[in-house]
Amino acid sequence: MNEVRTSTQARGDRSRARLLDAAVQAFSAKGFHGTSTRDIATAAGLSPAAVYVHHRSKEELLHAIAVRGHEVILEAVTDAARADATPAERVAAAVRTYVLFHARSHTTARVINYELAALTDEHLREIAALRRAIDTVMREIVEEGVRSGDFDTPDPAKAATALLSLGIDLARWYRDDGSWTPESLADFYADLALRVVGARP
Amino acid sequence: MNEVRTSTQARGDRSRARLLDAAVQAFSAKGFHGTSTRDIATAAGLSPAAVYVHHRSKEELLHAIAVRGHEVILEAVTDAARADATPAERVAAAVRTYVLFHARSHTTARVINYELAALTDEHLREIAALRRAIDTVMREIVEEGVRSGDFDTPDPAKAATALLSLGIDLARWYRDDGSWTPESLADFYADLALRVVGARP
DNA sequence: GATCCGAATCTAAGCGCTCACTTATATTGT
DNA sequence: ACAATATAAGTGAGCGCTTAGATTCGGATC
Repeated sequence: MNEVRTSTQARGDRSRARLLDAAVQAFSAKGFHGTSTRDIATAAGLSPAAVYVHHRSKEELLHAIAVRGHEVILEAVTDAARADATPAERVAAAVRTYVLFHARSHTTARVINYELAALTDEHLREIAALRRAIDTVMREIVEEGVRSGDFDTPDPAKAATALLSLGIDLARWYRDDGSWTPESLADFYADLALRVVGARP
Repeated sequence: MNEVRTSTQARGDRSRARLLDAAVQAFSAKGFHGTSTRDIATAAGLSPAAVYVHHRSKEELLHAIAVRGHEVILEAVTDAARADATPAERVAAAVRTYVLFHARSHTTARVINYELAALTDEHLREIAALRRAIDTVMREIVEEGVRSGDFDTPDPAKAATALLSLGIDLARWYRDDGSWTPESLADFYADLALRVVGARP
């Protein structure tokens, strides 16, 4: 275990990060199969072979992006849904956080929601587990609100799916040059979430 | 103009249709760039060259699929939203129809919502116009409901976007082997649409 | 009713090109 | 000396698409 980072190694770290960034941009714009490893290397300012100094394969780049992205979302939503608040506050906070991520990081979000079919079976199972954990957080907030009488919906599981669905689809249609800001969308969707779950006024 | 269809020509029609069907399945499962023209031909039971007897290019297959799909949706939603009903009935009918299409035809829906980046600029503009028409139908129902006092939402345009968003994202997560039927989802989402637009009880 | 023609369908073979990835080597900083 | 970073120059495989020709079939001609 060598914990010392030399300047040469630091350069390697930066290259590795630039390759990941370039892969996110390219996968988002052209899709995994529409992107060549040369595209990624060129965008990162490196030769085609440099990709394989830092990453085992093109698929491993996608896997690294997907793991990181889902972990960030799971942590953010879990934090937002902390239990020391009313069900209405919890569902509004979780949706607000989820929407903010998908609008602000729509490039990453596009990749981690729409390119998963290119993962190996094993990597896909790993990501599916993370996604199930995110689903569970949202569903349990809604179910608890229904149990406590704060919410009124005929199908908590479908309601939770709809809330996540709205956030994910943001990544498809959101544009930085549009007139809707991430914050204005977060406000609107947080209010909308309370309507969806039938929060008592 | 020869209107007579010989049996030879009828065979050609069937081959053309089988190629389109095979392209929908393959594009949906592996994406446009992840699908080879050989994949499509083989699935249609033809040689690789047969693709080019019936279609100019792989991109033209995608274009044909996208035009047909969007026209079907636009017509279905327009019909469902006929003006001789209350705003609540109209929005519920439009959402019901939209949801039914995206659940029942989720394979086609996946292609026409997630593979559009592979279209040429000209074809993309054509599809964008069809999509804008669909958006307009939904937005005008919501806006009219707000004007008449039947609906209460702080932002009709965002509400309409959210309703379409829910339907589109169905194509991403819906599975035929799941326990939710297209009809049960249409029921749930139609009710949910009334909550989203703040329909008065 | 046999024969040929023209039009359409379909394929075998293969073209030039790009793909993901490898290898052998050079460069760099400690 | 050494270990890490980076590249030049490939590799075989697969890509979209073309070409030249075989096959099929209905209708016109004798």
